[in-house]
Amino acid sequence: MELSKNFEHSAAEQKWYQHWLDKKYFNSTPDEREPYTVVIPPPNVTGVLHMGHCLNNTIQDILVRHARMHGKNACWVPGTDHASIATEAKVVQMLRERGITKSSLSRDEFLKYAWEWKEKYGGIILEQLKKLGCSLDWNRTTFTMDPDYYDSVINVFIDLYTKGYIYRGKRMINWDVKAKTALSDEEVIRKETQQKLYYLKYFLDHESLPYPWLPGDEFITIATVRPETIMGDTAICVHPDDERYKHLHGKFALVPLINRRIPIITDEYVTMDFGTGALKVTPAHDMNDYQLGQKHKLEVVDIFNEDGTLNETAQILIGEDRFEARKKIVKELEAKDYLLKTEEYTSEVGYSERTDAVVEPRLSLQWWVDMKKISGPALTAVMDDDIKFYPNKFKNLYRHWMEGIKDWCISRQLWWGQRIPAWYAPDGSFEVAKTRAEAFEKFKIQNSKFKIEELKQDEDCLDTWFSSWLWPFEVFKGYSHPGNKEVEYYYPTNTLVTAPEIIFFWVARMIMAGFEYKGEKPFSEVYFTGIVRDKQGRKMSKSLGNSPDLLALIDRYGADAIRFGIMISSPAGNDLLFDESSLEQGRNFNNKIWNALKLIKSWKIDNVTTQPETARLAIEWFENRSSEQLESINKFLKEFKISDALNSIYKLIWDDFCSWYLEIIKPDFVDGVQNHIDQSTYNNTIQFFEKILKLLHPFMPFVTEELWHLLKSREEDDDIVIAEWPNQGIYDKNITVIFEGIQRHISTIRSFRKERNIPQREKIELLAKSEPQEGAKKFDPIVIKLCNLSSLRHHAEKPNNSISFISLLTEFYIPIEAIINTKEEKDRLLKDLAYQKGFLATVEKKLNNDRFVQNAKPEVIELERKKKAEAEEKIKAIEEGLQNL
RNA sequence: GGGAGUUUAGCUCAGCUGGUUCAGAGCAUCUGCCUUACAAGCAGAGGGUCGGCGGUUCGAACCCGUCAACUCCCACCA
Repeated sequence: MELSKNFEHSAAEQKWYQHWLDKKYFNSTPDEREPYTVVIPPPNVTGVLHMGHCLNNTIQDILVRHARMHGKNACWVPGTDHASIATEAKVVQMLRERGITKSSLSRDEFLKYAWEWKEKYGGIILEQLKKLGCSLDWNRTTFTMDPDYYDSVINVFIDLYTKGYIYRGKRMINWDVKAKTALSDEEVIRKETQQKLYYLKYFLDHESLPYPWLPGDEFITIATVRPETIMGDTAICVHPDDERYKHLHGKFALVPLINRRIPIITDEYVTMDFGTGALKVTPAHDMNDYQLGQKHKLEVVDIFNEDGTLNETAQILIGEDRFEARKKIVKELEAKDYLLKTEEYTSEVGYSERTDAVVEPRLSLQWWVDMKKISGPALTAVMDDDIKFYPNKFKNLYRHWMEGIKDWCISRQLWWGQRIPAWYAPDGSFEVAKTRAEAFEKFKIQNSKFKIEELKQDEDCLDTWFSSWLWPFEVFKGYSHPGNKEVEYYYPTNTLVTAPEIIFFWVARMIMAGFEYKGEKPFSEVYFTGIVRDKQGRKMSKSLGNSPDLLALIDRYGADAIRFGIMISSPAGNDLLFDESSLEQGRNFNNKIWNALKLIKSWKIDNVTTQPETARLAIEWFENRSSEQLESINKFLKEFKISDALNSIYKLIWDDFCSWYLEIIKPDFVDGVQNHIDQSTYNNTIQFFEKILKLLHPFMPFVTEELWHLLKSREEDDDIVIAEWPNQGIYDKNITVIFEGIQRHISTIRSFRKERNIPQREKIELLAKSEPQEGAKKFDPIVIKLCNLSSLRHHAEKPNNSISFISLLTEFYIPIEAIINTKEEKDRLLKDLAYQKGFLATVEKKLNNDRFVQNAKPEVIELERKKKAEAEEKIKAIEEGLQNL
């Protein structure tokens, strides 16, 4: 068969993914084997594959494939999240494009459109994961609004409410004016924002002045960044100890433009040296002001509509958007001489994670989970390493959040999601129940008099995370069908791979739900990936447009190359700077392995040829070397040092296997014809190749499967995806260490050749002054082959016409017929001599230091003595060399 | 304001309990090679006061203090 010049990834990717699916290798059912379970962090149904997913899912696939090769029953569960805000926004946008407004639709009509949209576009990201090679069990695909799942969410709500862990309360919440919904604190992103600080005059109320009959021109100056909210002011607050304002305590002032009378109160909350030391209090539109308002029993004047425009209470600028209103009111304040000055000012402003709208603090009635009631076991589990975090540093972060945990606002003013099962009677009282009928029953107990049709269900939906926190067990129907075989077998899951950004949104809450509803942790390990950034270190995001088109990249470089590129430098928890050059590295690596195969396939095998000594030695060495590397690869994988593991595999294949092993065993050319390879060497080589392919398979599944089959003909079910991970054999460290020395010699000889312009193809004679180190001599044939020597003799005297060099401790000579430039030679030796003498001096200085000899450990001193002896030996050798010139 | 982390070659990062794996890897750069698997390659080479200063120690990239820069999280002074 003719093999193409380079590895052609597209065909291989399609072919093998389909093959794996056909063979049902990714499907898992409970059996007697030990399970290895991973649940995917469900991407948004609206999602398209981006770099973050790519990193995250590649890691999961590596872990799952690795476990599968270890004979575990590997189960990786796919699925998507309904993502209430994001999806609803998409659907609204789609409707708008069709000329339909959400407000013109009933709830049911809207949901119909939403489901249509979900069926059409919802699966895209899952298809994309297939392109990446992810070995997910597609029979288990779960959606957070599947009927059973939906029910579970509702039942959990009812259960928590019944236990008294959920309550309804009026609180200050973060309001997204675009999505017209409440947000949890975690959904608000704070960004430094350039603002203006306006200094406004608030005239004192005439009647409160000591001389009410005089014209009122006394005023108090207030600094604010939000002049459009002044109509909601209900007080001015100063610090009680502030001398400047002591005379105003208990007096009243007038809100500019609308002249509403508001009291001047005192509170230690006010910072005297910020702004003017006087604060306008707007309880309806600021978190802190709200608290102040509560404390001082102030009136709450809400001047905004839910879309962020001003309402009638504002009296002026009614219907204007808050930011428009700001511009206009500033003009008016200026025109009417209320504005004293304006300063530039930067502060942090909250933005909605989903819509990027500036978040408006808003007072409203919402549903809350009392988190202190359920967070206890979740904190302990992580602190006691019952659930392990990789890297460890996130433990602290977790602890801080858990210890200071605040109640969770779970209601969202949306239609897409699980509808809150609360039912309101005409008088406003409510009951929580699954159905209208059940709710009615509950009302009847209190003898309420109204008809069942009059009950109204809460309009709001639950926060998306209130469904995804059930993910690790509900994907196995562990809540809807408790005690079923599946959940018993797969739960708790093994490893969760996720981004640190959602440690509170999701990870912490899953742990709480796990303990609350399964009495057990949801997973044993959490691997936090880094954040993917671009070359300039900016987070990759849609809004910045710096996220590359992943499918195009897969097309260009191949899925294996992408997986390699993203994994080669991404230690757990560290951000990774994405750079296309690492994808090239991955593609080149693919190509390298491909060509190694081509080389082997080009050899003619026979069983007449005897095995050359070089090949025998190479096999001996590679056996030991690959076992040695496997040991550290296993260790890295155990510690979740995935990029280190990949790096070791990369070097094992590229350097050890290709550059050394294959070069050594490659049959010679004699008169332009290549010798045949003996059967035994060939067999060994195939075995080695299989071994390294297995090691690489979890990382680069497609190319390895392809080569696995090209390497030799195989039985029906002999696929690498289910091959067994190589055994960690014993190895002789001596051999690898000695061979390292041989490699150094070979390198030095090559380098010397290059320096001297002796072409590689020209055979040379090599003499060594001393006997080689124990065990090293047997590798002479390899040195002869790789350095293209005509002969290699040890224990030789330096011939008259020759040049010399030193490698490690050995002095080598190459006889040369031509006249050699002794001056150049001498300079080289002198330079070397100077270096060695300098080195010796530092060692001697150490050894002559009494305190060193007294304090240092004996083995350290021994080492220094050895260094000294070696340096002295080298110096002697160089000096002799100089004499001989 | 509180906390955490980072700072090692041009770039991205390893470097475990202080002493030969100690100054490393990959990429990039430079030099020589169109050698019969691979130029997406081979063989070599150069390059760093381990952020600054101070301390502990016989000995510091590593421990302590301090300063600086950057990053993230938390709380948020209008």
